[in-house]
Amino acid sequence: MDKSYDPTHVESRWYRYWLDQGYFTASVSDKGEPYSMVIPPPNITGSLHMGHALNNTLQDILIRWRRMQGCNTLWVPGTDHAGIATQNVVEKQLIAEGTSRDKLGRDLFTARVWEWKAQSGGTIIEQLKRLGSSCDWSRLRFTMDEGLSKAVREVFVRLYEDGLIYRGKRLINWCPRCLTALSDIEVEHEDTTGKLYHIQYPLADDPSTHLTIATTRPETMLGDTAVAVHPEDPRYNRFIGKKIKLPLTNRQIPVVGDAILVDRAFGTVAVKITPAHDFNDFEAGLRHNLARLAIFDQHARMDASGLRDAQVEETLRERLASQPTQKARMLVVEALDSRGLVTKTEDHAMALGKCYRCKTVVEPYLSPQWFVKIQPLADPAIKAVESGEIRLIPEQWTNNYLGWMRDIKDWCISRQIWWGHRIPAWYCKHCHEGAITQTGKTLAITSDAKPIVARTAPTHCQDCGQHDFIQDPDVLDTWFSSALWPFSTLGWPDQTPELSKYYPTSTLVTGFDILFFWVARMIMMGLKVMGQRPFKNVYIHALVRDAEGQKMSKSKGNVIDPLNVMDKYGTDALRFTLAAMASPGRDIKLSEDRIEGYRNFANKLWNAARFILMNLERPREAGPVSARSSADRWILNRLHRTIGGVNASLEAYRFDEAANSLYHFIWHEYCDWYLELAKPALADKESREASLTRPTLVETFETVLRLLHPFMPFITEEIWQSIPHRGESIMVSEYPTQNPALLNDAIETEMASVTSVVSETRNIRGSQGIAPSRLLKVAVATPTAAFQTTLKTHEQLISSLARISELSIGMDVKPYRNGASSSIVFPGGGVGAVYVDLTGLIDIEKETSRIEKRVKELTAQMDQDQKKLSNADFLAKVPAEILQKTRARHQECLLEREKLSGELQRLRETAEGGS
RNA sequence: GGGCGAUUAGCUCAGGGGGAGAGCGCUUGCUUCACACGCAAGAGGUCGCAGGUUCAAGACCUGCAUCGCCCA
Repeated sequence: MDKSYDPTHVESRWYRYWLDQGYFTASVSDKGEPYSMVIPPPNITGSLHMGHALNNTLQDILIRWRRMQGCNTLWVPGTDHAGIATQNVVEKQLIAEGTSRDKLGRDLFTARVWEWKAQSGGTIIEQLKRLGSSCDWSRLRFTMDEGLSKAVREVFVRLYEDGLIYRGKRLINWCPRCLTALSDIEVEHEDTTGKLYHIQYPLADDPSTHLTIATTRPETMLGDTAVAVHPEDPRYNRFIGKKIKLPLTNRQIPVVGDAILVDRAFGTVAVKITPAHDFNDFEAGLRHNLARLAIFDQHARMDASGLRDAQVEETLRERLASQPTQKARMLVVEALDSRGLVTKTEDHAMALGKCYRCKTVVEPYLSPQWFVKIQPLADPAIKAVESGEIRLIPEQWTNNYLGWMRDIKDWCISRQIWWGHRIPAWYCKHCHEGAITQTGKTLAITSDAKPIVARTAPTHCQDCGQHDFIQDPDVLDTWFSSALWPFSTLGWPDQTPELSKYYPTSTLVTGFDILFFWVARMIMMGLKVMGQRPFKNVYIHALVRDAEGQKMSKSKGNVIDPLNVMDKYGTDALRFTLAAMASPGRDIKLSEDRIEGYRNFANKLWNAARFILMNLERPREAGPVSARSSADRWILNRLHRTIGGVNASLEAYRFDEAANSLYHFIWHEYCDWYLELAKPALADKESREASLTRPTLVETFETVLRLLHPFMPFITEEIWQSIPHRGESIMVSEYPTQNPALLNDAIETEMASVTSVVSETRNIRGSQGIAPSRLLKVAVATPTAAFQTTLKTHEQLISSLARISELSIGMDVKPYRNGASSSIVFPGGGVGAVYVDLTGLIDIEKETSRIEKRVKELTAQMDQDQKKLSNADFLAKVPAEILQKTRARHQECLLEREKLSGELQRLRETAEGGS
């Protein structure tokens, strides 16, 4: 074995082996409790980032753990087609080639996207393999696979038939760059400073009287169809029912009273209403039965025919036509200003909605769209979480989820793009002659057209008997198909064996950023379509940020690329880092230092293996545990406490706890203490002690490798294969379970007395600056005969670990005249001391200050306890256990301080006498 | 504006009523026969602030401050 661990070749070799052996492949006929997960499908345009790395590491830990426990495990991988994102990527390519989506037309374009997918869509899958993910790759799914598309059509038709999907002309969020509708949650709100314009609207029958409105979007005033005032505002409610002469137009609009729209605390008293370009105004328009005048086109530019319909003054109309929003705003303000109608312009904090895919400012846009009527789906989804049928972990997300669900709005599911599941709705051309228009390659169908929704294209029109149909041009929101993922990937709508075996899935592991996009919708769809929750537990992890807490982004240049990290430090180090840092409810601030630390951990493990292998060349003689050495029984006890802890932590999704206890056990208990304790016995390879020690040495190590395997799959397999083991791969070996018979309090006490003698001796050595090569003469005073016996049993070990040449142990040993001393609190057994002979070496000043520091600590502790013990309330109310503990501690401190005071006195005498 | 979270060692974070913890960093000493990606020892903390509950508060309650996120 090399002196340090090099993951480079190890990882790919074992991964291939696991694949070849078929360990990842699930079978419905396998024994064991089913344990299933579906991967949150990364989109095909993506490449692996730290979020994926975290997400998949946690899933792989769970699935490897359950697999080793003997569960029938299935982890379904796959990708999603990411409609808008993918279309954008391919469109960019086309533009670079001098062509465009429109020039190609729909069929050629989608063919082109499939081609792109075949070439580049698999990148992220290969990268997930690099992470060690033990997905069942034979079941790789893609949201646009035939089977999944069938599921999408089936669900769409069912929901339509149940009256839960409808088509209508509504105000929706529109991205003028992607040229498609977005759902509410696909809009990101960004705080900015805009301008608030105060504009005077004159009354029609009394132009000298004005109502002043305030708006951040003055250009939309051309589409105003009313002005609202508060009906209870005594100064202005008298205008209700009067007309306004809308500036810059030839229209008159009414003044209405609206208590919802008008916030009396806010700036002005009157509010303009533009139902076609603002969500609140749209609602107000419904309340007051107002006309909707759309004055923008799909590119968010001023629309000539819209301006005409809005009766905008002709000269202005010509200048405005086809102008983008910003320019239009300037022109409108200019025109108003020239008429003295702008009374005030002030800075104003506001939130701007942007497209989550391309960051373009979205526009509320009036257009015919498809919607899911969400309330009937949300109600059971709320109940499922409230009742605990579905558990969100950490629990704090529950409120977030419920809050959103209770206030949910209908879901706009149609997208005006070409890449995605085309909506299974057709229109009879004969019946809808006027309703269907084709401009260039863009097909539009008015909202009053009657769709025929069906699983397959209709053959004849039920109304007119004709055969000529046109399919709805829209595709579905990608999240519509993702919402079906837990059952569509298992073969639904067919009743497959997989579906009955693995649905509902056991756990979903995902980031909080898609709680609403994905998790909430899967719950709704699972309950509706399957009649059963899609998963039992949802583990929600945080975001991975950079060391400064900034979100990683390419533009900031602070991205830590997991692939680079894996190259540099190894996959196991990355995985362990992510697991160790996955504390619930807190973002992960990832720094390379941390990863390096866990790379070192892997190396530590590697070198422990080297040491063990070096010591296995001779026979092993396994006796019953009771006949093993104290060190052996101690480490077995520690091992089984760790096993219990790791399993409990994993049950509770505390990956951080589990990782930390493994780290602590391996490094600070097994390596730091146990291997050192074992060395004397192993020193003589031919000795009986050596052959008796080897079984514990290697069995403990083999067990902890299995315990660690889900976290660090590669190095554990590599080492496991080279030490004595049973079975063909660690990943299909048995996960350790705690054996309570090996837990041993007495051995903990015993070893604690040994290690504290060693530590105190080392402490004195360190503070006196004595080289480790120099052996010491040491005496240990024990408080009881029992501890005297214990320590005498371990004389050899103590001498070896503390580098002592001469050790005496007894209840009445005395300090050395030119020596140092340290008190020792024996667990449950009183106070003793370690005396080190420092003749010719002692630095009295250092020794004095070391002891004085300890005396100070003791005094502080004693003061605290004394205060409690002299408090009548404390004595009366405190539990007996605590009282006893406090008294014991106080007594120990007292004894220890007495000893140290004597020691200080002695040091002073030595100093006087010696100088 | 509503909600959630954070505030503990220089940094990153655990802990959640009874003696302040870890990792990294720092200091000192070490070619101790697995490991310098190491070993040993050590320094370092009015647990954001102010009240309250309690025999006992870093932890529970109330308020405030600062930072972050989500929603309007």
